[in-house]
Amino acid sequence: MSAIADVARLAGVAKATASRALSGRGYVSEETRQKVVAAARAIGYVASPNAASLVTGRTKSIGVIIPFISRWFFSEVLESMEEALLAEGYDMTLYNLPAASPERDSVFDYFLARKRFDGVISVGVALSEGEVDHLHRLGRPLVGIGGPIRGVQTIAIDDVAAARLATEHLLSLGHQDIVHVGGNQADEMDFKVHSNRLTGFYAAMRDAGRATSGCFYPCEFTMPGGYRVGLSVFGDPRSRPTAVFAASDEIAIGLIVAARELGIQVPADLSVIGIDGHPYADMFRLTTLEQHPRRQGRLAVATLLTELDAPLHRDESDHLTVLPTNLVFRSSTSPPRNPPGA
Amino acid sequence: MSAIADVARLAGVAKATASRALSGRGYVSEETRQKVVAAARAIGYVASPNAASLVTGRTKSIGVIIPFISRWFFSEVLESMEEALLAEGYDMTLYNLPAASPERDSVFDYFLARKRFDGVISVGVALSEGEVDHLHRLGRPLVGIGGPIRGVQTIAIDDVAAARLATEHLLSLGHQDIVHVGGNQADEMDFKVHSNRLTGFYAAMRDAGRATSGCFYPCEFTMPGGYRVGLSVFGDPRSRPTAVFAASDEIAIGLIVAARELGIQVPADLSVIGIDGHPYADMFRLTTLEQHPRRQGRLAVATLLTELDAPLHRDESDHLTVLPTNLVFRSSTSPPRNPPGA
DNA sequence: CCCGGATAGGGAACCGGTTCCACACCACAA
DNA sequence: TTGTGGTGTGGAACCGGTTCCCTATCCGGG
Repeated sequence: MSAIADVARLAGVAKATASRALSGRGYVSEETRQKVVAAARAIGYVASPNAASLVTGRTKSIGVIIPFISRWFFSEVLESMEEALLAEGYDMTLYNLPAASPERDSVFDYFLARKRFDGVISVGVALSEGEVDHLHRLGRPLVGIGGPIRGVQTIAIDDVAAARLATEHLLSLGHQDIVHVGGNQADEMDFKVHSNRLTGFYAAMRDAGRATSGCFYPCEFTMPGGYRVGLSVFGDPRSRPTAVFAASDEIAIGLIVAARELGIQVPADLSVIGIDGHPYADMFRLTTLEQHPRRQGRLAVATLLTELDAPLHRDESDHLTVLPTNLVFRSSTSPPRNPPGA
Repeated sequence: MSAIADVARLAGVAKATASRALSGRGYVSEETRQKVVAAARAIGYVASPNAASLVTGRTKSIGVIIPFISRWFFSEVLESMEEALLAEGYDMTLYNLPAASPERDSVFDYFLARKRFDGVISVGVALSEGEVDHLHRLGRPLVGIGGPIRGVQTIAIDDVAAARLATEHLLSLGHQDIVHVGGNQADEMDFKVHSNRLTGFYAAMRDAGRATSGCFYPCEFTMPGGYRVGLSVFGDPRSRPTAVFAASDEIAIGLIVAARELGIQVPADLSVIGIDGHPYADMFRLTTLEQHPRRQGRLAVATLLTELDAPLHRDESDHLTVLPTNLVFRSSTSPPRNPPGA
C-alpha cells in the first residue's frame, strides 16, 4: 500500500508538491507534474479518500434514504440517481427506511451523523420534525423527492393536479360512475401521495357536481393489491363502476387483470386510468399519467450538486420544483358503453 | 463540530482515555467511562468515521456492484443485503453496472480502489478476468451472488437443476409439446443464468427422449418481453405448444397474459411454469420454482462478514454455496387436455 | 516483604493526505 | 537599482481519531 510520501520520494519532490501535482491545485511546473504522475503510476498509487476527506471535509459521497428499493418508482429514481452521481464522481450510500423500521433511529443517529456525506437525498420518506432537524444540523445540502420538507429543496409532481387530470379525463369521456382505488393513507406513510391523489379525485368530482360518497376503495399499492380490490369491487355487477381512477399503474393493471378474469371488457365495460408511466402500461394498453421518475432522480442530483458548489442561504432553500406529468392515452379508457342520455 | 479532544478536555482525561472509554477497547474504570460518556453526550459528540478508518483500516462500509436495480431479483437482493448490513453496523454503497456501462472502468479504477470498503459483494455481474484481478488486489473479502467467480465465495442456485426440475414437472404431467422461453444469452451478459437454464431444459428433454429443435424462443427478460413472445408463438394454433417453461416468472406472466388475450385457457390448453417466486406469481396462479433472493442476499452478507472477522486462505476461498429452490404448484400447470393415448 | 500481573491512564506517534506559510527565483516596471 | 508580483517548491501543521509505550497503583502469592 503505497502512500503519497512514497510517490514524492520516488519523484524526488516534497509531499506537498506531489499532492499539488496530483490534485491539480496550486502551482506546479509541468515538468514536475509529469514526474510525479509517472511515479504515481509506477507504484500504482491511488489516493486514500478517507485521508483526503479528513482534511478537506469533502467525502465525494452522498447518502440516500428511501422507503422501498423494490418498488418501481423508487428503483427507477435510485437507478437514475446512481448514474448521475457516478458521472460526477460521487458515490451513493443507500439507507432503506421503511416507515416503521427498527433501525430508523440508528440511521439518523449514527450513519447520517457526521462527515460521512457531502449531502443527503431523501426520496419519498415522511420525516418527523426531529429527523428534519437532525438532517439540517448536519449542515449539508439536503434535497427531497416527493416533498415538501421544511427548509429543503424538493422535487415532486403535483399529485393533486395529476389525480384531478386523471379524473377529469374520465369525466370528459362521459362517465357517470367513477371510483378511485388508491393507497390507504393510514399505512405506508410515504408522504401524502395517497391523500393528495384522493384529494385531487374528490376535487375533480366535486367540480363536476358529482357525489363522492362510497367512491373510494383503499388498496395496497401493488398489482396484487389492485387485483384483490378489483375482484371484490367488480364482482358484484350492481356495484360495478364504469370507470376507475387507480392511484398507480400497478394498481390499475391489477384491476384490469381482475376485470378480464371476470369477463368485463376494458374499456367497453370499464375504463381504467392510472398514474406512473410504468413499463408494463403499454402491454396492458393502460391510459396513464406519466411521472418520469428518472427525470426526478436526475434533477434531484443536479440540485444537490449545485447547492454543494454554492450553498444557499437559509431562506432560499425552501423551494419546491414541480415536474410536469403527461397523459398517455391508450385504450384502457373510452366513453362508457351506454352514455347518459342515449 | 466537536472532536474527541473536546470530550477529553471536558471530562478531564486524555484523548487516549476518551477514545478507550467510547470505543470500549482497553482498560477504563467504570467511573471514568461514565464521565467521558456524559461529556460526549453533553456536547453532542459523534466520532468521525473517516478519522477512525484512517488508522484502523476499517470503514464499516461495503461496496455492492450490481447490473440492475429495478429488476425484481436484484432489488430483492439489494433490499435484503441493506437490511442485514445495517443491522451489523455496516452501510452499503451501490454501483450499478450494466453490462456495457461507460463508467464501468472508473468504478473499478477509482471507486473500488483503495480503503473505501471493508468488502465487496458482486451480484450477478459477469466480471472480466482483469476486473476479478482488480478486486482481488484490493485484499478485501469478496463475495459473489450468481457466480462462480474465480477465487471468490459465491452464493447461487443451481440454474441447470432448477430448469431441469421445471421441465421435468411439465414432462411428468404428460406434455408432449414443450418449449422454453428464456433469455438471449448474447445480450445481457449477467452470467450464465440464461444459458444454464437452457442447458437444464435441453438436458431434461434429452433424458426424456424428446427432440429439442425449435423448442427455444429467445426473449427479453421482462413481462412485456414474455408477452410479445407469447403473442407471436401462440398466435398460430398449429405451432402452439401445450406447455411452456419460462426462464423467469415475469416472462411466464407475460406469456399467460398473452395466452388469455388469445383466448387460450391456462392450464387446460397451455401449461406455464416459471422460475423465481415473484410476488405476482400468486395472482396469476403461476406454478414456479422459488429461488428466494432475500435469502441469497442475507447469506452473502453473512458470508462476507464472517470472512471479515476471519480471513480465509487463498485456497479455501473458492467456494460455491448452492441454495435450494422449491416447486410451488399452483394452477398454471396441469396435464394436457388430450393426453397421449387417450 | 517483594514481585508479577492485572488495571488505569497519560503522552506521543501515527494513519495519509491537504494546505498554510515561508522562501527563492525570475521578469518586468518604476 | 529597487520594488512588485507571479511561479515553483519545501517544511510543517493539521484533520480526528487509535494505539503503542510507559508509568503508577493495587492485589495476591511465594
